[in-house]
Amino acid sequence: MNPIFHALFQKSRYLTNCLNEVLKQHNLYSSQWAILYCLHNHGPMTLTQIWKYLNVEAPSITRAITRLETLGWVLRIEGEDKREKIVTLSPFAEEHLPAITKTILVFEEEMVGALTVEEQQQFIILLEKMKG
Amino acid sequence: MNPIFHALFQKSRYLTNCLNEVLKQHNLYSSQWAILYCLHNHGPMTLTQIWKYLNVEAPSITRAITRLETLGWVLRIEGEDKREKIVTLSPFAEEHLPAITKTILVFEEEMVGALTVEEQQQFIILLEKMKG
DNA sequence: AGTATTTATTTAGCTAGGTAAATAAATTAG
DNA sequence: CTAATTTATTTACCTAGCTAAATAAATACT
Repeated sequence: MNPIFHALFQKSRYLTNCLNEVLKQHNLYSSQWAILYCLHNHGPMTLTQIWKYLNVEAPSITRAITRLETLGWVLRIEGEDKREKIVTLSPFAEEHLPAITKTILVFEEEMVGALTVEEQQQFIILLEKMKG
Repeated sequence: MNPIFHALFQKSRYLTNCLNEVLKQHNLYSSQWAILYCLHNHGPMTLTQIWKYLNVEAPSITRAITRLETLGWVLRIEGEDKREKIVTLSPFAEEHLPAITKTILVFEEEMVGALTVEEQQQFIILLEKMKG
C-alpha cells in the first residue's frame, strides 16, 4: 500500500477530530461549521446549492440542516419554486459567527503555521495531481 | 477558511470513494481491506493491536471485524489471555488476497502515477508538518 | 390539456469514524 | 487471599459520508 494514502487518510481524520475538539466550545461539529461558513459567504442558499458547493450528496445536507435548524443556527424557508427550501442563517448564528471564525483562524494557524505560503501552494498542487 | 483543509478533506473523501468503487468487485469496503492488509503483513493480531496500528478507536474495529467474520474473511480466536480475541485471515481470504492486492496496485498507480517519487516524498513531508 | 420527464428534497439503510460506559478477565496492592 | 485497579472487548449512541428509492413540484412533449 502506497504510504501516501495511509498518511493522507490519517491526517484528514486527525484534522477533523482536532477541528471538532476546538468547535466543541461553540457546540458545533466541523461539518456543521462548513455549512454555516458557506451560508455566511454566499448568503441564503437552497439545499442543492449547498451540497453542490460542498461537493457532498444531498441526503448528508438534508440531515445536517435538520440538525442545525433544531439547534437554532439556520432557518428553512420555502422558495418560490415550491420544491426547493432556502436556508438562511438565524440571528443567533449571525451573532455568534464572528467568535467562531476567530476560533477557526487560531486553529488553522496552529495546524498549518509550520508551512510557508509556498509550501501550502505546493501542497495543494500535489493534491490536485492525485486523480483517476 | 484556509483552502488547504478543504482541498485535503475533499481529496480524502474522493479517494476513499474511488477505492470503495474499485473494491466493489471483491465485495469489500476500503476500511475492511485496510484490516485484511494489516493482518496479511503482520499475521494474527489482537483487536487492540489492530486498532492501535490503524490509529483508530476500538469500537470501529470491533464492528468491522464482526462484519468481516460473518462475511468469511477472518476468524476470531480466543487468546491465552481470555480477555483478548486473536484475529486471523480465513483460508478464503488467503486465497483471494493476491487478486485484491493487484487491484489495489493498479488503483494506486492510476491515482498517484502523475507524481514523481520526489513529489510523493515531498507530499508526505508537508503532511507531517501539519499538526497541532 | 394531459401525460411523461426532470428536478428538489426527503427517507431508509449501509459503512465508518467518534465518545462514554458496561463487562469480564488479569494484575496489583495491602 | 481479598479488594482495587488495569486492560481487552463490547454495547449504545452520536455525527457524517454514501446509494437507492419515494415524494412532490415544475417543465417538456404531443
